[in-house]
Amino acid sequence: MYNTKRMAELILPQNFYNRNVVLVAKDLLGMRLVRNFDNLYVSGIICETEAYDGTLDLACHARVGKTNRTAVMFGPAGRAYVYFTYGMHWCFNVVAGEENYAAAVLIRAILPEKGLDIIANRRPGVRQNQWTNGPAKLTKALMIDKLQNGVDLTTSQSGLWIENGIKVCTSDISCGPRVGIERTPEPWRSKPWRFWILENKNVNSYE
DNA sequence: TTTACGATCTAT
DNA sequence: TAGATCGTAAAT
Repeated sequence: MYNTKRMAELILPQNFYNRNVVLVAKDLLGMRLVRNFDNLYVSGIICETEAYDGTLDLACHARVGKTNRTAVMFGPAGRAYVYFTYGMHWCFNVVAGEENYAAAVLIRAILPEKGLDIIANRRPGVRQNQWTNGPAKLTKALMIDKLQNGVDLTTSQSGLWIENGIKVCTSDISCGPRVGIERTPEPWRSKPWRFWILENKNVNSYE
């Protein structure tokens, strides 16, 4: 199903990530997030993202500067920034922009493609359309946690990467304010830096 | 050392 | 609508 050579052609290169984080967030829609562990593959199409733009963005974790937690965001683009929150959840981001500029894209939802049986085991008692429609749900389905913090997403060696997926028309993309940042002051609170794929004939969105 | 809170999810 | 549950950063 996956051969190494074909895989290498599909994997997004570092220069995809080494751009303005808002553009990266929008362009990640339709791309395929792939997890490989124990010789098994789980993948899904990215259908919702959010951009967090550097130390000046008061909604971004990097607003506190470089700490153990935020260090990965200050590193090179194309790495995974995985953080723990609310005492029980892991969230997955991709680092974007120049080194020393702390920006990242939170992956908020994917549409499962491969490894449905594996996801089903990871999300017992949950309806299929609720498997991966939230940032902490998809990390659970794909077995992403602190071990993946800092890994290189531009190579299959890491067991976690993003590859070219489906084409998404601009007219099928919507945007709006980011979620869960009610205490963040303006103008950051209202920046329309959340992107998602509208329901359309190419992608079956969640109910 | 202590405190306050969080880029969430689930059941009620 | 509230409770779960603990790492992180700042205050004490």
